Amino acid sequence: MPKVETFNRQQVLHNATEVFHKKGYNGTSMQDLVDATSLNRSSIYNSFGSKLGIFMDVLSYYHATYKRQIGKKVVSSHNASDTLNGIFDIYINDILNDNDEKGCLILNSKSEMTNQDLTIKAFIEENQEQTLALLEDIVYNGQMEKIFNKNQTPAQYALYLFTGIQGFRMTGILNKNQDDLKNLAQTIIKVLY
Amino acid sequence: MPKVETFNRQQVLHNATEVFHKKGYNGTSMQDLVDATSLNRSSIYNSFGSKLGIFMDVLSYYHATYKRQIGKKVVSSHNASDTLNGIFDIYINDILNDNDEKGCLILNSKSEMTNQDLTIKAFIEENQEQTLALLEDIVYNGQMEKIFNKNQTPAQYALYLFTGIQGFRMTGILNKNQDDLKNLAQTIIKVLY
DNA sequence: TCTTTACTGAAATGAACGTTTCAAAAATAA
DNA sequence: TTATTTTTGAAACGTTCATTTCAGTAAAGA
Repeated sequence: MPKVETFNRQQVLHNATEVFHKKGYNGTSMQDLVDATSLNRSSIYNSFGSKLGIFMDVLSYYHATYKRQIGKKVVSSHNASDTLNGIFDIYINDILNDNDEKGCLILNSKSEMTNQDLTIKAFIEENQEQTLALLEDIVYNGQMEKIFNKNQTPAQYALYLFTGIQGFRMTGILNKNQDDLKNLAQTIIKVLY
Repeated sequence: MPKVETFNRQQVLHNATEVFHKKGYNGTSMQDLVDATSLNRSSIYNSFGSKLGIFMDVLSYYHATYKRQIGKKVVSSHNASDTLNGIFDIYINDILNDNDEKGCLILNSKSEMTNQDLTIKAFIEENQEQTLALLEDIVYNGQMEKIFNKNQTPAQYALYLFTGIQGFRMTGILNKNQDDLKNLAQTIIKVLY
């Protein structure tokens, strides 16, 4: 029987994510990935097929870590308002710990690659739809709980929150002031009350 | 006396802007620029020094066209609320006419290049400060006119609006529904009333 | 006309790009 | 131990990268 994959796939993806996140898709070379993963060039091609292949896996890996974090907040929070605040807390935390102004990998990929590669575009669209669905759900619950107003439909508020989060991430690239960010999050959420 | 520069610099910058906007900085090659500008490779180096050099000129060119548009709105509007709506109208118009999902060149550069090149980062920071100052001024006027509330300082609301605009631009990459966008703009502005 | 300077064109620079190849090493199950 | 299959390592693939070079052409003031 064959020799089995020896490297730690999660660890490799973690390291690859770091490079892509820091340098972007076009800015990252195969050599960068070889260096970051300590994997052989051939092993990368054997296991991921191509640069685009490993990048797609990296996007999924990155997305999954967020989905996990947000999922926890959703189940642990007492109401829709709590949930929203919890989600912004996650982003604030990430912004404050982003020491080299990388921003959000998915947003970066959206602006760099949406119009360059259909596979990446499809991922971004899918990610967007999932996020909007989640936000819509939260808003709907908040409106049922009479915590949020009904000036806009859940779908409309979801798009607003989605927009707010994207802007929040972009602002956070160059503004790491915690008070500013907390206040900003509150101002964004305020429309819903 | 010397022969003088013959090509139309504005036209060249316009064409170069289009390529950089479409492909990003790392995705654009010197050959792309030669093709787009119809300039000789040597002429580009003679006139702009380097790829980074022409890119910086492109950023300034792109920024200037926005500054001109926004300046017009500012002087032609009757009050702060009008001004804000006018600014969002500019972005809505650009989003609807962005047929190949390019997004905003400056935002794209922010996410792609802020952590890769100090010259570009400096430009982005300067641009950000100018925009915040403009927004702060508009908010201040709106508060003086009693159109906007004083729940937040002009600087705080400026950061909020700046964030909203960035999110707006990012959302507009994949969502070109005019009604959605108009409603979104109104929702963003609403906090100030 | 002559000198000065800049644009043009094409070729060449060396380095880096993503990807492929292949023989050797390693690991499992029979 | 042996057969099977994959991971390695290193070199090489052809292409493209940003940039330079340089001889030739063009334009304007002296």
